[in-house]
Amino acid sequence: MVNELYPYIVEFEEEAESPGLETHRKRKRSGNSDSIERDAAQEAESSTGLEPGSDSSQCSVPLKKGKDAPTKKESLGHWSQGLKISMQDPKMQVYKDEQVVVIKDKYPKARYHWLVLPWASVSSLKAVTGEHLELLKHMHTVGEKMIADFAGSSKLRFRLGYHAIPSMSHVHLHVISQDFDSPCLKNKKHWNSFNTEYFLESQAVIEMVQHAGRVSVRDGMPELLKLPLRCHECQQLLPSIPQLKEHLRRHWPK
DNA sequence: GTTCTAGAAC
DNA sequence: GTTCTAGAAC
Repeated sequence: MVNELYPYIVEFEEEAESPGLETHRKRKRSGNSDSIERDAAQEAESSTGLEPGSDSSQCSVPLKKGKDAPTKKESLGHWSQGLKISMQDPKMQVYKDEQVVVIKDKYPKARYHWLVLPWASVSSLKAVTGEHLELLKHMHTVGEKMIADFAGSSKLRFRLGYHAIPSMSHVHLHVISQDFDSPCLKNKKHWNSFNTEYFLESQAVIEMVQHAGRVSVRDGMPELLKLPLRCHECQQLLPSIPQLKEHLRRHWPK
């Protein structure tokens, strides 16, 4: 029944339907039934709350086999558009007001990890102008309210900020606790995106917009993601992600 | 963004 | 032999 909602996925995967003599491992790469179920379940998770009729291209395309059947997932189904879908899903919304909505990050990189998104369509920091100043301030204020309301009694430190080069469309403010205690934190890119200058402090972004009317991002951001792993609390270098995660435990509040 | 895995690192 | 990372694929 889940698959009925996602004709694209079925269409897209069906050509690879014969695992046959080859190993499942090999076939999975090109999409066997295992990955159909996984993808469909994952996609469904973030879009089952869409209001009926709110997006016919996503929900109501009949499953048709033929020349005009899509052979690939289309733009709305692309992973980079996931926030737009999630933010509309009432089950994902932790807070909302007239200007913004807050959702939990689907793959949290710490014990607390929210995303604050404006209802207004602002594609990225590149599109931000002086007209967005009050919106950015409000996003920050709401982020602080999330901390106060849901982690006020914890001893955790928080940071609020933006990724210099986000993967997902639509401006989103990260509100993340500094334990980085999460199974979803898995690699160097994850770490460095929150613990180098790749992470742009919300306050600094606000001040940039105040003084320059836009957000300027320095060159060399992709390289920051490849820097050696360094503890954000004591600056110690760690040789691997597992060792970093073990090290971080010593900084957790008691 | 995530998953998956070849092959590097240990 | 096992762990871990990096890059392709999605």
